This record gives sequence, structure tokens and C-alpha cells, in this order.
Amino acid sequence: MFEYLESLNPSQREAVLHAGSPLLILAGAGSGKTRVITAKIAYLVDAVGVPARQILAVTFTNKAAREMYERAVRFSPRAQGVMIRTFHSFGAWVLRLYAAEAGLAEGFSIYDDDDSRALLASCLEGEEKKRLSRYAWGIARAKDYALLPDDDLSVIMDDDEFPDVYRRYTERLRQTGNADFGDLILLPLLLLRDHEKVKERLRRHFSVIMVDEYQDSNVAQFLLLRELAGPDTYVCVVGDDDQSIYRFRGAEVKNILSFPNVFENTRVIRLETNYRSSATILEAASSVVANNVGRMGKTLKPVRDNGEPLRIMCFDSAEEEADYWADFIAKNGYEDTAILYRSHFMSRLFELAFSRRGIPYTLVGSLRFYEREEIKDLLSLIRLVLNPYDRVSFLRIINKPARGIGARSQDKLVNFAVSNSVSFLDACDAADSFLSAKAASSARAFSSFIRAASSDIRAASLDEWMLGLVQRSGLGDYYMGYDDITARQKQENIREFVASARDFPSSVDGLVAFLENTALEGAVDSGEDDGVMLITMHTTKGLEFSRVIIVGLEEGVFPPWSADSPEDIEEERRLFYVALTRAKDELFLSWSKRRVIYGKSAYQQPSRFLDEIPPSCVERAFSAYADSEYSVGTPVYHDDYGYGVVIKSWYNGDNLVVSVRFDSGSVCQFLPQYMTLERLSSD
DNA sequence: ATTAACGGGCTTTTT
DNA sequence: GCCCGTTAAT
Repeated sequence: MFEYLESLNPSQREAVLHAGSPLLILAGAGSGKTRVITAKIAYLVDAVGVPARQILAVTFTNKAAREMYERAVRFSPRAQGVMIRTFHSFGAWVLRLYAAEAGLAEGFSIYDDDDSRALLASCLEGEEKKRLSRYAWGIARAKDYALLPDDDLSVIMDDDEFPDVYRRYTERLRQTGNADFGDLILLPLLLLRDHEKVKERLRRHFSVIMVDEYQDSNVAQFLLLRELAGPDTYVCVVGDDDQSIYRFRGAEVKNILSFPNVFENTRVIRLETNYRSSATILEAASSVVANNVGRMGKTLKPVRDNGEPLRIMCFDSAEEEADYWADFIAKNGYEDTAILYRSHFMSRLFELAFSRRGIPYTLVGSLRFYEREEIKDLLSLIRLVLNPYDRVSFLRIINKPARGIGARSQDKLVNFAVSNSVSFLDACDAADSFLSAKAASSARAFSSFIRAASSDIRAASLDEWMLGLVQRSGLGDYYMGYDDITARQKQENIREFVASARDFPSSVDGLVAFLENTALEGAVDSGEDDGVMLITMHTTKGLEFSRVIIVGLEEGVFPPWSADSPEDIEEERRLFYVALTRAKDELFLSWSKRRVIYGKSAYQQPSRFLDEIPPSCVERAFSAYADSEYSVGTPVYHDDYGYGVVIKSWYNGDNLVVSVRFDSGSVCQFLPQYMTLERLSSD
């Protein structure tokens, strides 16, 4: 027997041992699904004899992929070589193998949302930004649903011009030879559909396909999975409909709900034992998500004791909220603690409060590293080296720093390249025929600089090569023109970025791999997760912490203003469920009565989700969201009774009730709404 | 052609 | 409140 099988409960073991038909594992939060997937991989290579390279496991993030790989290999060294990737990274892998068949350039780059936007802007010159964003959004969604310009796009966007915009964008993107994010799924799908041979080869390659977080897959990913899975492929998907939180990005809960209908003879196994959270936390989370209608429904059973009750806190201002939790953490330690919020902008006050107190913290993925100016500039240079047809990169960098090639000259260069079907560098070389002498000579100088760089790749390590690129392009000096602090920051960012290339071989392939890594990874992994984690609720999916503090629980913030339909609210509620179930031992929730939003101070109402937590799970003194003005310990003064201290406050229906012990020893209850009870400053 | 002053929109969430 | 793009002023 294998050691890793012994630690499993009966349903987990059943999921690991199952074979012979498609498998759907409905795995509730904290039910040990990663353990099951990794044990299953180990079991397949150990006992069933499946070669590791025939196994494909798809995860939701690259981080999850790395962790899963390590755990699988720890279970069984034979798992080495199993392919664990995100859907997008897997798509990129396929496209590298069949770039030509997919209509991409060898060494194609991946356009992020910004690059796509820039390309779209070049298709629709003079279009207002708002419409541009709408179209960009529409194109991304269309690709999520595997819809092409000729398909019926009315479900995506009710706009007569949209199909044409989408078509023009697609043509222009194909001209560059690059792929956008959606293409990483869409193009492999089309490839498999149109090239029987490719499909056969890939089907033979993978005899086992597992998909984690299946509830957040989109239609295109589902279709890709279906193409990839031949009659002999063992397909196993794992997910939890209650944790589907990426509908805005095209995720379809239907994928998981209808999996048994699409894959015949599907065996469904439920993992309903929660090993992570205290019984109280689990009860609170389950009660909240029970308010959703469109769900399969499941009952998670806790193995742990009740533990500490939840605590709900209310503050007068967002600053106070941040200060309170910073003090709290200073006192109680930051071990295995996370601050969760709905949107990134909420991190600022906490960063401030933590750094003032010298509390270490890790900010997870706020401004994506590669979205910074200097990184994008450098990326553009590199991409142009790899692919001289890259329009977006060319236009970004051709006159930066200023080379005397203005907007008109750029137009002419682009026109020349497109109408003669040559690369942008070729257009630069031929610029004497259509640009002024001065502009033409800078254009020629630029192109020979890029060409020289591309023949230099093997000469030095990748990081040195990149540093050379920055210096010789003039970008290094250009950034020095900023103020000291900004200049140093940019220099530092470049250093960090360049350093992350060190482990890649200094060759074209190495460069391509590095670029792909950057595009898919989003952020450079800073390594250690030291200190308090500051993180969005979305990003916490798959993580767990001993102590979780969820902040900013206010109407308009969470759920946000934009969530108006019942479906939107249900998705927000699932997000809340995900956030709540991250906690193992302690769970704190807070909101603030005042918060500065858009630079304006706004009065806030507590989030409706707070009402959905059973009072029995919440520490009594803080039951419901007892008004902080009368939180326990607040000194008060009453005209008849004299001085006293609040010992309890709660809501009776809509009325706040405050219980006060006066210096005289008597205890009285008040409705501050009707009775004047003067609050004394506790300082 | 470069700079200051002004106004509007922005904060969901991410591979 | 901040960043961006547009306008007015030099």
C-alpha cells in the first residue's frame, strides 16, 4: 500500500482510486481536494502505471500549479514530469508546438490587456476611450465563449458595429503574429477542431486530464477540454459551485453543473468533510451561502470544535479601522494572518498603518509588476527583437526616448510596412524613400540597434543582455530625467525584472520562455510571504490562514455598487463565502461608517452580508453590528444616572439597545435613538 | 512647441 | 485624491 492513501477518508480514497469513467469531484471548501488531486497523480504513476508525461493537470493559478507539482512529487518521485499548468499556460505550450498551424509567428509574444487595448485603439483611431474599453471587454468575452467575428455576437454586446470592430482587431492581431490572452485558449481550440492530426497527436500524448477549480472554467476552456479528451482519455474535474467567483471573466458555473450530462457515465464524488475551519466559522460560512438559490447544495461537516466566535467590529472611519487592526496585530502577532478586502484600493490605509508601526506585510498583486512603464518599455524592446512585426511594441518604443520620429512619421512607417507586407524594422531601413532625412536616419539607427541586439543574445547572460538593451536604447538615461525618487524606483524595478531572467538560457528560446513566463505570471514572485498578507478576496482562493480579518464590509464596497442583478449579488455572496472559509481559527469582520471614496468622504451602511451571519456564531458583545459609538467599554454620562460604562450593546429589531453600568452600581438599558446618552471621549 | 491649469472619470475582481 | 487628457497661455 502507498502511504499517501492511508491518510485519506473514505470518499477521498474513493476519488483517488476511481477509474474507468469520467469523474466529477465536488469538493467543498477545506475538504482536502489538493491532497486528493496530488494523491491521485501519485497513485496513477505508482499503481496504475501511467507515465508521468501522459498526465495533464490544469490549475487556476501558476502558484497553485507549482505547489501541486511539488506535493505530487513528494508523494511519489515518479510523478516527475507530469504537466501541471494553468489553462492559459497549457494553451501557450500547445501554440509553441504548432505556431505556424495556428497562424502565429515563431517566437510570438503574448499581449496582455493593455497591449490588446493599444492594438484596438490603433484599429479605431479617434474612438473615445469609453467605447474602446467596451469593445475591448466585448472581444475578451467573445473569446471566453469561443465566439468568432462571424458568429452571433448579440449575446456578448448589443452593438451593430461590434462584429466589425472584432473582425478588424482580429485581422490586425494576426498581422502582428502575436496572441492575446483569449487566444491562448481559443487558438488551441480552433487548432484541434481544424487539424485532425494535431488533435490525434495531443490526444495520444495525454491519457489523463485533471482540471482543478473547474467551477471557474469558461466555455472556451470547456470546449478545449472536450476536444482534448478522446474516447480513451480519463477525465477528472474538481470544483465547488459555491466558490465560483469569476463570472465577470466569462466563467460558467454551468460547466460544472452540466458536466455529468456532457461526459457520459460520470461518477460524482462529494467531499463534504471540512478539515480547515472551526465549526463556528464553517457554520457562519454555510449559513451565508445558503441564501443563494442557484446552487447544487451541500452540507459541509466540520471535524473541528467550535473554537472562538466570530467578531464583528464597526469603526467611525476607515483610518480608524486600519489603525485598530494594525494595533491588534502589533499586539497579537502577524503569524498566519491575512487582511482580506474586496478591491485593491483598500490596501492603502493598511500599508500606511502597518509601515508606521513597523509591522511586516506582504501586499499581494496590487499593481502588477509588468504593468509599470519601464517594464513595458523593456518588454517592447525585447518583443521587437523576437518579432519585428509586433505593431504595439514598435509604436510604443520607436520614439521613446525622443528620436525625432513624430506621429506623422510613425504613420508613414506603419503604412509602408503594412502596404508592402514587410516588418516594421524593414520599413525603418527603407525610410529614406518616404521620411525626412533626419527622421529616416534615426529610424535606420533604431532598426540596426534592434538587429544588433538580436544577434547578441548568445553573447552574454540574459540579464546582462537586457541591461545592455536598456542602456543602449537610451531608456536608461531617459528614466534618469525623472525626479530622483522615481528614477531610482524605475532603476530598481528594472534590476528586479532583469534579475528574474537570470535563470533562463541566453538564447532565443530562453528569451521566449522568459517572456511567456512574465506574461502569464503577472508578478515577479518576491519569494517569501512574510508578515501580514494584504490580499483581495479573489486572490485568496485556494489559500488558508489561521486568522482572517475581512475589512470594508459596507454596502457599495462589498457588495459593490455595480452588483445590481440578483446574479451579481449571488456571485458576491459566493466571494464572501470563499473569504470566510479561508479562516482556520479566528475570523474578524469589520466595517466603517465613513470612508473616503474618490476623494470624497462618504457615509457607509453595513454590508447586507453581515445580516446573514447567524448571531449565535458571533461574540455576544459585538452581536449584530453593535454601533461602535456604544461599543463595550465606552464611558458615558446620563443626566439622571451620572457616569457609567457600556457593558453591552445589541440590536433589537432596528433599534440599538445599550446596556450601561453606572458608577452607582445600577445597570440600565437605553435606546440611544430616543434617549440622550452622552458619550465621553475615552482618551 | 512646451507648460500650467482645468475637468472628468475612476476602484471591482484576473489568467 | 489622483491620474489622465484636453485646453489655454507663453
